[in-house]
Amino acid sequence: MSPRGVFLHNLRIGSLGRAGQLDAARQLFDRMPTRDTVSWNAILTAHWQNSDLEGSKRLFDSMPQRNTVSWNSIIAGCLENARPDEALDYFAKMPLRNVASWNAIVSGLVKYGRFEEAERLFVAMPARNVVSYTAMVDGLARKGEVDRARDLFDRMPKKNAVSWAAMISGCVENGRYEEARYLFDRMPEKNLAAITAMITGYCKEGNVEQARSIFNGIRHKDLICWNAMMAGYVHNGHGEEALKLYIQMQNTGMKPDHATLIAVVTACSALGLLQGGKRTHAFAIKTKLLLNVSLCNALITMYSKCGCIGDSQFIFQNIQNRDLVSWNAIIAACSQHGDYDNVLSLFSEMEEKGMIPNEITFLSILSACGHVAKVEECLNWFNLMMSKYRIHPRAEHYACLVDMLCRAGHLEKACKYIREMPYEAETSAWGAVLAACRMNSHVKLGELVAKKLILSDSRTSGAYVMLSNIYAAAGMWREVVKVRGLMKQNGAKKQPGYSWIQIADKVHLFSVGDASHPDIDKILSELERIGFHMKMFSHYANLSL
DNA sequence: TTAGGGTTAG
Repeated sequence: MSPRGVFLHNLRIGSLGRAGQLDAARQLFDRMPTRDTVSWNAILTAHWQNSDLEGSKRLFDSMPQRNTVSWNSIIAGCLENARPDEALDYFAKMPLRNVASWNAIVSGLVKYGRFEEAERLFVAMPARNVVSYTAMVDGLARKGEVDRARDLFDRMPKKNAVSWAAMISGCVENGRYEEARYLFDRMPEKNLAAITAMITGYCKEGNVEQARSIFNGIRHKDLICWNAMMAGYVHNGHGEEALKLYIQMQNTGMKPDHATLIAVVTACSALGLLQGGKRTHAFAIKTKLLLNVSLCNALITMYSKCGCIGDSQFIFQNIQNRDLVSWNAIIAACSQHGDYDNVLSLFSEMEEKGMIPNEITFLSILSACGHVAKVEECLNWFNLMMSKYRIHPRAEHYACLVDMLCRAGHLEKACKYIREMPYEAETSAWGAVLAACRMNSHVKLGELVAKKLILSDSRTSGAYVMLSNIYAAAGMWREVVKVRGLMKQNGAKKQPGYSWIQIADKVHLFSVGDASHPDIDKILSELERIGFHMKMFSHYANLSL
């Protein structure tokens, strides 16, 4: 085989590998009468690019000759396929390292959150280039040390657009939107990565309009900026906008990836669109995108929120490499469905598998206790979380606890916890007390709490409505009128509550006192039947609202 | 042959 023939074959093997056609690449490689080191490197890379790291390792071991690129490729393969320790192993054994080897290992460690090791190697590097500095800026920012990242960024001997984008996104990730804007305005040549980071920043600030206007200004939109805009809509509660954008994106011929589908599935779960969620699930199976763990996690939540806990469990059972989020998602699903026993068994199962629970795991457990009125258990978990797992309770954990105590009628104890908590009492915690005051006719305490709430936020209607309900429950009608007057005077508006359900592609929307639905008679009689059923099972519905 | 933007859980 001529040197030129070998050269062309090598190129072809590389492009087949990148295109996901490992078998074709392998055939081409096997049929080559003569091969050089580049051919071996190309086929080695093709294997790990198609999730066959073991194949790459076998090739690496049987190679007649290895150069630095071979070592760099096997290291990259380990890092791409979640094997950072094996990457470190190869790195240690390498006879000759170049800047790319060092950069690969530093950025790889950053990717797996191993910041200290990354920094140690960055310091030990014999020579650094723009890539090394940018990787470290990214690492420091991800670690939450934005000031140090910024310091390194300012001291970098040379910057390019990638470095700027990394710094801007670091600011956005840590909520420093003002600084992100400042840098973006001074960035010499704005690339799409930086623009996308700004879109995300504006969305995180809640300013979707500004984000959308930047998005609209992008001439050549790539998949990632579409994804960023869609995710931004979803996080701000504009699921319909996200879905509209999804259709627009497909109309441009852009093919969705797993991140796109995550946004779509999350939008479907927020809107309760089971059919849309199922369609996306089917699409993910067809396109092999279901292999992505995060997408599976989103599907667990979607099915659970749409009432199909069995499907959530099915997805969970079939995930190959479950992460902490998968466990949290399924525990939350069981918690929302009132299945305390399953929550317990899942928790012990995850511990057996060596998965360490985090604050969100405990939030689900605490709220599961609340759903089935297990007061003692709730307090035990709360203490266990602090003592054994060293997790400091957040305001939300307190809210769970307070809510639970209130439902069980332990108002004094609930107030004690509220006073004890090291945070400004969140509206939700006091709201729970207020709701309990109405149930238990504690007018005095209710007044106290409501006044506190109204003082902190006079424009939200919740506290007024609750207080007036407390008065109404106690028959104090004069006070009811007074509170309603005060509410009007302070300009607090009550948001009308809507609920909706999707049946066979049609969404049916309802609001209070709304009788416009064509089947309203049937609906009301079904509601009556369910209400009767609930009473039979002693879920007493309090109708004094 | 190394660096950047989007991704899940309450």
